[in-house]
Amino acid sequence: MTNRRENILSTALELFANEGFHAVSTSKIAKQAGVSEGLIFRHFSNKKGLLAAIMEDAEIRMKQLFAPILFENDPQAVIDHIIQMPFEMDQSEYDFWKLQYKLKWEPEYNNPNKMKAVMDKLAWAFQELGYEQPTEEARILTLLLDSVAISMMRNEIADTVPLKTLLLHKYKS
Amino acid sequence: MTNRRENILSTALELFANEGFHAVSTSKIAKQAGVSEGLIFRHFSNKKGLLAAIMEDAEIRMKQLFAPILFENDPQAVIDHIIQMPFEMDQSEYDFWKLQYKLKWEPEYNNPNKMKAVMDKLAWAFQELGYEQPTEEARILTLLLDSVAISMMRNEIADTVPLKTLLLHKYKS
Amino acid sequence: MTNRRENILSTALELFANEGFHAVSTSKIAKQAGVSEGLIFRHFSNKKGLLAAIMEDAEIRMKQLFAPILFENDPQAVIDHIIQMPFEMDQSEYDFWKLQYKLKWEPEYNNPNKMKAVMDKLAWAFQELGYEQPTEEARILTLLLDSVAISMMRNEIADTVPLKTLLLHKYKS
Amino acid sequence: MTNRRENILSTALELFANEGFHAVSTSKIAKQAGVSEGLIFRHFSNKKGLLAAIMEDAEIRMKQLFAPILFENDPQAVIDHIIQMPFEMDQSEYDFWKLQYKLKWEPEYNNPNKMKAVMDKLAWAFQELGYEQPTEEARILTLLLDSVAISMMRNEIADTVPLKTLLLHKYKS
DNA sequence: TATGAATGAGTATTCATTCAT
DNA sequence: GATGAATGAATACTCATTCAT
Repeated sequence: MTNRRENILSTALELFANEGFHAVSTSKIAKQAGVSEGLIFRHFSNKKGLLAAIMEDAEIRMKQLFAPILFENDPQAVIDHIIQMPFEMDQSEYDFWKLQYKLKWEPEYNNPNKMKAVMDKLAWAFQELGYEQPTEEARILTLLLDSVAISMMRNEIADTVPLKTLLLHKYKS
Repeated sequence: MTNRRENILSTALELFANEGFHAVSTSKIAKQAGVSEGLIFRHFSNKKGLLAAIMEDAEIRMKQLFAPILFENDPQAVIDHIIQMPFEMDQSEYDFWKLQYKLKWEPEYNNPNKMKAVMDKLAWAFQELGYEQPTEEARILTLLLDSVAISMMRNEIADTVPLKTLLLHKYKS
Repeated sequence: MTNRRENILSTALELFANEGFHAVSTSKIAKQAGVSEGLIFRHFSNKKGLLAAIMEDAEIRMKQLFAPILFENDPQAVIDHIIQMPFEMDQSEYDFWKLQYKLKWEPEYNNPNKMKAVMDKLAWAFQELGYEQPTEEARILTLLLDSVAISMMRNEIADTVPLKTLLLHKYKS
Repeated sequence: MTNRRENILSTALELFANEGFHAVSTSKIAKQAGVSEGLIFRHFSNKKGLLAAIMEDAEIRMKQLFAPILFENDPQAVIDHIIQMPFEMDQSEYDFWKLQYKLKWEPEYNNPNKMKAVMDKLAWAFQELGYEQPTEEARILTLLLDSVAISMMRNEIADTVPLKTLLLHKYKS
């Protein structure tokens, strides 16, 4: 129980992700994090501030995750790498991603431009590979992979291997 | 203000869809519906009961929407029809769909089997058309179309026509 | 316990007057009034709203109290009447007056113009009686009587009769 | 920021005087004084202790202010001097006086005997000058001057000169 | 059916105070 | 002497729900 701030942060991430921001009380977070309720407000000034802090951390994490793709020079590798991402998602990251996807429903937190760089890179890859409508192809693939990720986190896909194989196959030039 | 029950239902649908179940108070629903707060509880006994009533109506609506597909005998027509669905979604139906998609995050309300019949039909269509992995193809298409619908409701897609055209083209045999 | 609204109002008046607005919690008011805390907010929307309601009632009361003076046509009678006011204050009205005087310290509630009509009437009376500086005389008398009233409410004046007699004597023409 | 104790003391005086003891938090005092909140409690152990320290300083100050009057041997000079006091009050002393007058509403801090010596001296002066009811005259004058001081601090008196002149004139033998 | 007054448990937040450093 | 992290009780206020009418 050394770093209480981190403690609050990770507990809140877990609860917000699984039960929703409005459904979780600060009292519940405090109890589960093993700290006093007041401490949440000392560190984050209010409940929204707590969420904001989580999202700031998330932004950094996201950039790290997508950096390799942005630096990739082989177009096919870009596509393959992106396709593999949801399938390589570790269960320990589920809460992180759940929250990201859930918050897309709140206009305040949904920033579609966040993924612009990745979309552009993907469009470039499709263009390089001679696809006729690279922008639309990029959009379709990212939309699909979002759905795949979400579905996986909900354990709706019993066996993910054939899905991944099929997708890689479909986008193999 | 003839049918107050319907009034409550549609107001609640709008608010739940746009602000979330937990973020909306029964008092707000009552005020916006122009009825007394007590009436909500007379009609639906619970806040959850109100949501349940909305979801029951939704289930019926969903069945109506997908019925034509289930009765379609031409496999290509099945696929085309399904692809067109998100693009033909009327703005007046957004709240309905938003709520459906949002509630998929609450295990209590997420029933993946709800779409089983449609998935099966789609898999059948792909098989008929000679696709090698019809089940996976069906899954991929439905996942993609979910994402498309959600993205459209969030107004994230400026021009939907090329997307629709490309999709129809991709699944044209 | 018929009219709970009045109940809250009079309890709050008593507590605000004797302990101060900020020093009294809504929970204390509720307990002492024998109602649920929530009811305070249903009726007055917030703590300040409760105070505002008290002050609205007070404004009406004040107008009633000073009406006879404003309608008096005999200048000497005006002065005598005003002088007698603090001495005729009933103990049951102490809370009312305490609150009025205490709130004069909060710029938000201190409206010096509230007494303008009375001041003007008093100045007129002094003028009629040939006083050389009627405005200043009016000011001095009202200031003095405020102090007298406050002092009486604090039980700082053992025997009020000689004070009253002396004042009436001083202002007898 | 040499003497932090004095710093806290003067900041608290300002805030207590203008916003009220209960309306000001120790956190606000600490922030405005530029010290840590803990330091307040190291120096004064309590919020009430802080107020007590302020009041102790005030007592000394009061004695200094009224000392010249108590040592005055000319009765008319005593009266004139007292009358002039509120008019000579410096704006830098307003907070000091505001707090004194506000706290008179809290029985815990209101000690009417504090002014006994001055009242006695004033009664003596009136007696010397042949007034018939010196005790009541003393009371009336002090009450009036309290009111004048308070009114001035609230900036309710546009031009104080005629008031002062009239008062001095009234009490000139 | 419909209202509106009423409640008690709960919510986010603030507060005075403590304590290890 | 001084800080800043930490607390637990309290605060103003909201919520879903009940009930008499």
